[in-house]
Amino acid sequence: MKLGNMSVPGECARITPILSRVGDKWTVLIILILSERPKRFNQIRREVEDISQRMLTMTLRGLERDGLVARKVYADKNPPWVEYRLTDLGQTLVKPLFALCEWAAENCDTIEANAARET
Amino acid sequence: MKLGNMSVPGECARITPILSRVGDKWTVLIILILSERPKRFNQIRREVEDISQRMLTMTLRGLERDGLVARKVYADKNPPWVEYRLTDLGQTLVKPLFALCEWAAENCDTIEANAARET
DNA sequence: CTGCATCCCACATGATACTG
DNA sequence: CAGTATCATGTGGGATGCAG
Repeated sequence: MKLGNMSVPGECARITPILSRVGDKWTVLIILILSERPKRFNQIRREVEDISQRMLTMTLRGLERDGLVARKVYADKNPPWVEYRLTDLGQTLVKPLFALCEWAAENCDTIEANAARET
Repeated sequence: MKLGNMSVPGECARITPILSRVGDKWTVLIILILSERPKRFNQIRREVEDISQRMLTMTLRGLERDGLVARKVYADKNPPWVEYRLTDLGQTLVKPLFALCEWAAENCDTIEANAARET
Protein backbone atom coordinates (compact mmCIF):
# COMPACT_ATOMS: atom_id res chain seq x y z
CA MET A 1 0.00 0.00 0.00
CA LYS A 2 1.08 3.55 -0.56
CA LEU A 3 0.93 6.65 1.56
CA GLY A 4 2.03 9.61 -0.47
CA ASN A 5 5.42 8.46 -1.63
CA MET A 6 5.80 6.12 1.33
CA SER A 7 5.18 2.42 1.30
CA VAL A 8 3.76 0.44 4.17
CA PRO A 9 5.47 -0.97 6.09
CA GLY A 10 8.68 -0.25 4.23
CA GLU A 11 9.54 3.39 4.80
CA CYS A 12 6.55 3.54 7.06
CA ALA A 13 9.00 2.47 9.73
CA ARG A 14 10.05 6.10 9.77
CA ILE A 15 6.61 7.46 10.49
CA THR A 16 5.77 4.95 13.19
CA PRO A 17 7.94 6.68 15.80
CA ILE A 18 6.23 9.95 14.96
CA LEU A 19 2.82 8.41 15.44
CA SER A 20 4.00 6.91 18.70
CA ARG A 21 4.88 10.35 19.89
CA VAL A 22 1.44 11.55 18.98
CA GLY A 23 -0.12 8.68 20.83
CA ASP A 24 1.87 8.96 24.00
CA LYS A 25 0.10 9.93 27.13
CA TRP A 26 0.72 13.68 27.14
CA THR A 27 2.03 14.98 23.82
CA VAL A 28 -1.31 15.58 22.16
CA LEU A 29 -2.70 17.36 25.15
CA ILE A 30 0.28 19.65 25.38
CA ILE A 31 0.28 20.48 21.70
CA LEU A 32 -3.40 21.34 21.81
CA ILE A 33 -2.87 23.48 24.90
CA LEU A 34 0.03 25.31 23.28
CA SER A 35 -1.98 25.77 20.11
CA GLU A 36 -4.00 28.37 21.95
CA ARG A 37 -0.98 30.53 22.70
CA PRO A 38 2.53 30.28 24.16
CA LYS A 39 2.49 29.34 27.81
CA ARG A 40 4.78 28.93 30.78
CA PHE A 41 5.83 25.70 32.40
CA ASN A 42 3.56 25.70 35.40
CA GLN A 43 0.77 27.20 33.37
CA ILE A 44 0.82 24.11 31.18
CA ARG A 45 1.16 21.95 34.23
CA ARG A 46 -1.98 23.39 35.78
CA GLU A 47 -3.98 22.89 32.61
CA VAL A 48 -2.96 19.27 32.21
CA GLU A 49 -3.73 18.84 35.90
CA ASP A 50 -2.43 15.41 36.74
CA ILE A 51 0.80 15.35 34.81
CA SER A 52 3.91 14.89 36.91
CA GLN A 53 6.64 17.48 36.77
CA ARG A 54 8.95 14.89 35.38
CA MET A 55 6.70 13.88 32.51
CA LEU A 56 5.93 17.46 31.58
CA THR A 57 9.64 18.19 31.36
CA MET A 58 10.34 15.07 29.36
CA THR A 59 7.46 15.62 26.97
CA LEU A 60 8.43 19.23 26.34
CA ARG A 61 12.06 18.25 25.81
CA GLY A 62 11.01 15.66 23.29
CA LEU A 63 8.84 18.11 21.41
CA GLU A 64 11.63 20.68 21.50
CA ARG A 65 14.07 18.12 20.19
CA ASP A 66 11.83 17.34 17.24
CA GLY A 67 11.40 21.02 16.49
CA LEU A 68 7.70 21.09 17.25
CA VAL A 69 8.01 23.33 20.29
CA ALA A 70 10.39 26.20 21.07
CA ARG A 71 11.59 27.07 24.54
CA LYS A 72 12.43 30.61 25.52
CA VAL A 73 13.95 31.67 28.83
CA TYR A 74 13.42 35.10 30.34
CA ALA A 75 16.17 34.98 32.95
CA ASP A 76 15.93 38.63 33.89
CA LYS A 77 12.40 38.35 35.14
CA ASN A 78 11.46 37.77 38.71
CA PRO A 79 10.42 35.12 39.22
CA PRO A 80 12.30 33.44 36.36
CA TRP A 81 10.19 32.76 33.35
CA VAL A 82 10.24 30.03 30.73
CA GLU A 83 7.87 30.12 27.86
CA TYR A 84 6.96 27.38 25.41
CA ARG A 85 5.36 27.92 22.05
CA LEU A 86 4.64 25.84 18.98
CA THR A 87 7.07 26.28 16.11
CA ASP A 88 5.82 26.71 12.55
CA LEU A 89 6.26 22.98 12.12
CA GLY A 90 4.33 22.38 15.30
CA GLN A 91 1.53 24.58 14.01
CA THR A 92 1.14 22.43 10.92
CA LEU A 93 0.51 19.43 13.10
CA VAL A 94 -2.39 21.03 14.92
CA LYS A 95 -4.90 20.66 12.12
CA PRO A 96 -4.63 16.89 11.48
CA LEU A 97 -4.24 16.30 15.18
CA PHE A 98 -7.35 18.28 15.92
CA ALA A 99 -9.25 16.33 13.30
CA LEU A 100 -8.26 13.09 14.96
CA CYS A 101 -9.28 14.39 18.37
CA GLU A 102 -12.64 15.40 17.01
CA TRP A 103 -13.13 11.92 15.66
CA ALA A 104 -12.30 10.56 19.09
CA ALA A 105 -14.63 13.02 20.78
CA GLU A 106 -17.46 12.14 18.43
CA ASN A 107 -17.05 8.41 18.80
CA CYS A 108 -15.90 7.87 22.35
CA ASP A 109 -19.43 7.10 23.49
CA THR A 110 -19.83 4.42 20.86
CA ILE A 111 -16.42 2.95 21.55
CA GLU A 112 -16.96 2.86 25.29
CA ALA A 113 -20.30 1.19 24.76
CA ASN A 114 -18.76 -1.38 22.43
CA ALA A 115 -15.96 -2.14 24.85
CA ALA A 116 -18.38 -2.44 27.78
CA ARG A 117 -20.68 -4.81 25.91
CA GLU A 118 -18.14 -7.58 26.02
CA THR A 119 -18.02 -9.74 29.09
CA MET B 1 -9.93 24.97 25.90
CA LYS B 2 -12.68 23.38 23.90
CA LEU B 3 -12.77 20.53 21.44
CA GLY B 4 -16.19 20.27 19.93
CA ASN B 5 -18.29 19.91 23.06
CA MET B 6 -15.39 18.46 25.02
CA SER B 7 -13.19 20.38 27.39
CA VAL B 8 -9.49 19.76 27.88
CA PRO B 9 -8.47 18.08 30.02
CA GLY B 10 -11.85 17.54 31.65
CA GLU B 11 -13.78 15.12 29.49
CA CYS B 12 -10.69 14.86 27.37
CA ALA B 13 -9.75 12.08 29.74
CA ARG B 14 -12.13 9.98 27.71
CA ILE B 15 -10.44 10.61 24.41
CA THR B 16 -6.91 10.08 25.69
CA PRO B 17 -7.25 6.29 25.77
CA ILE B 18 -8.52 6.39 22.21
CA LEU B 19 -5.53 8.40 21.08
CA SER B 20 -3.27 6.01 22.94
CA ARG B 21 -4.71 3.21 20.91
CA VAL B 22 -3.98 5.12 17.76
CA GLY B 23 -0.43 5.70 18.88
CA ASP B 24 0.39 2.18 19.91
CA LYS B 25 2.90 0.26 17.95
CA TRP B 26 0.66 -1.59 15.52
CA THR B 27 -2.91 -0.30 15.50
CA VAL B 28 -2.45 2.38 12.86
CA LEU B 29 -0.61 0.07 10.54
CA ILE B 30 -3.29 -2.58 10.81
CA ILE B 31 -6.13 -0.15 10.25
CA LEU B 32 -4.44 1.23 7.17
CA ILE B 33 -3.80 -2.26 5.85
CA LEU B 34 -7.40 -3.29 6.44
CA SER B 35 -8.60 -0.08 4.82
CA GLU B 36 -7.60 -1.58 1.50
CA ARG B 37 -9.86 -4.57 1.90
CA PRO B 38 -10.76 -7.34 4.37
CA LYS B 39 -7.87 -9.68 4.99
CA ARG B 40 -6.96 -12.88 6.77
CA PHE B 41 -4.83 -13.24 9.85
CA ASN B 42 -1.60 -14.37 8.28
CA GLN B 43 -2.15 -12.08 5.35
CA ILE B 44 -2.03 -9.14 7.73
CA ARG B 45 0.88 -10.67 9.51
CA ARG B 46 2.90 -10.90 6.34
CA GLU B 47 2.18 -7.29 5.42
CA VAL B 48 3.21 -5.96 8.80
CA GLU B 49 6.26 -8.17 8.54
CA ASP B 50 7.86 -7.98 11.96
CA ILE B 51 4.82 -8.11 14.20
CA SER B 52 4.70 -11.05 16.58
CA GLN B 53 1.76 -13.42 16.49
CA ARG B 54 0.90 -12.40 20.00
CA MET B 55 0.77 -8.69 19.26
CA LEU B 56 -1.24 -9.15 16.09
CA THR B 57 -3.82 -11.15 18.01
CA MET B 58 -3.91 -8.65 20.84
CA THR B 59 -4.18 -5.65 18.55
CA LEU B 60 -6.96 -7.21 16.51
CA ARG B 61 -8.83 -8.19 19.69
CA GLY B 62 -8.57 -4.64 20.94
CA LEU B 63 -9.86 -3.22 17.71
CA GLU B 64 -12.65 -5.78 17.64
CA ARG B 65 -13.58 -4.92 21.19
CA ASP B 66 -13.86 -1.25 20.34
CA GLY B 67 -16.00 -2.05 17.32
CA LEU B 68 -13.48 -0.81 14.79
CA VAL B 69 -12.80 -4.20 13.27
CA ALA B 70 -15.07 -7.18 12.67
CA ARG B 71 -13.91 -10.78 12.77
CA LYS B 72 -15.52 -13.44 10.66
CA VAL B 73 -14.75 -17.15 10.84
CA TYR B 74 -15.20 -19.52 7.93
CA ALA B 75 -14.99 -22.77 9.85
CA ASP B 76 -16.11 -24.94 6.96
CA LYS B 77 -13.15 -24.01 4.83
CA ASN B 78 -10.01 -26.03 4.64
CA PRO B 79 -7.73 -24.75 5.93
CA PRO B 80 -9.82 -22.76 8.42
CA TRP B 81 -10.26 -19.16 7.51
CA VAL B 82 -10.57 -16.03 9.59
CA GLU B 83 -11.19 -12.72 7.97
CA TYR B 84 -10.91 -9.24 9.46
CA ARG B 85 -12.50 -6.13 8.05
CA LEU B 86 -13.07 -2.59 9.17
CA THR B 87 -16.52 -1.84 10.50
CA ASP B 88 -18.39 1.28 9.42
CA LEU B 89 -17.03 2.98 12.52
CA GLY B 90 -13.56 1.81 11.62
CA GLN B 91 -13.97 3.25 8.14
CA THR B 92 -14.70 6.69 9.54
CA LEU B 93 -11.38 6.64 11.35
CA VAL B 94 -9.40 6.05 8.20
CA LYS B 95 -9.65 9.58 6.86
CA PRO B 96 -8.34 11.53 9.87
CA LEU B 97 -5.79 8.81 10.51
CA PHE B 98 -4.58 8.98 6.95
CA ALA B 99 -4.28 12.74 7.21
CA LEU B 100 -2.09 12.38 10.25
CA CYS B 101 0.08 9.78 8.54
CA GLU B 102 0.51 12.07 5.59
CA TRP B 103 1.66 14.83 7.91
CA ALA B 104 4.15 12.41 9.41
CA ALA B 105 5.33 11.28 5.99
CA GLU B 106 5.80 14.85 4.82
CA ASN B 107 7.68 15.94 7.90
CA CYS B 108 9.67 12.95 9.00
CA ASP B 109 12.77 14.21 7.23
CA THR B 110 12.61 17.53 9.03
CA ILE B 111 11.92 15.92 12.37
CA GLU B 112 14.73 13.43 12.01
CA ALA B 113 17.08 16.25 11.07
CA ASN B 114 15.97 18.29 14.06
CA ALA B 115 16.41 15.40 16.42
CA ALA B 116 19.83 14.57 15.03
CA ARG B 117 21.05 18.15 15.33
CA GLU B 118 21.08 17.95 19.11
CA THR B 119 24.09 16.51 20.80
C1' DC C 1 -4.12 -21.61 9.69
C1' DT C 2 -5.36 -19.20 13.74
C1' DG C 3 -4.87 -18.71 17.74
C1' DC C 4 -3.96 -18.99 23.51
C1' DA C 5 -0.79 -19.47 27.69
C1' DT C 6 3.40 -18.69 29.99
C1' DC C 7 7.74 -16.69 31.06
C1' DC C 8 10.48 -12.73 31.17
C1' DC C 9 12.68 -8.36 30.73
C1' DA C 10 13.21 -3.60 29.22
C1' DC C 11 11.23 0.53 29.44
C1' DA C 12 7.80 4.13 30.37
C1' DT C 13 5.83 6.47 33.99
C1' DG C 14 4.74 7.91 38.79
C1' DA C 15 6.29 9.43 43.53
C1' DT C 16 9.31 11.85 46.06
C1' DA C 17 13.02 14.68 47.35
C1' DC C 18 16.45 18.09 46.15
C1' DT C 19 18.47 22.47 43.45
C1' DG C 20 19.30 27.10 41.18
C1' DC D 1 9.32 29.16 39.07
C1' DA D 2 11.51 25.58 36.56
C1' DG D 3 13.63 22.09 36.68
C1' DT D 4 17.01 17.44 38.02
C1' DA D 5 17.92 12.96 40.44
C1' DT D 6 16.69 8.73 42.37
C1' DC D 7 13.92 4.94 43.36
C1' DA D 8 9.81 1.98 42.71
C1' DT D 9 6.51 -0.19 39.74
C1' DG D 10 3.24 -1.64 35.97
C1' DT D 11 2.98 -2.98 31.66
C1' DG D 12 4.12 -3.52 26.72
C1' DG D 13 5.89 -6.68 23.96
C1' DG D 14 9.13 -10.57 22.42
C1' DA D 15 10.15 -15.70 22.63
C1' DT D 16 8.49 -20.01 22.93
C1' DG D 17 5.50 -23.90 23.21
C1' DC D 18 0.88 -26.00 22.88
C1' DA D 19 -4.00 -26.54 20.73
C1' DG D 20 -8.22 -26.74 17.84
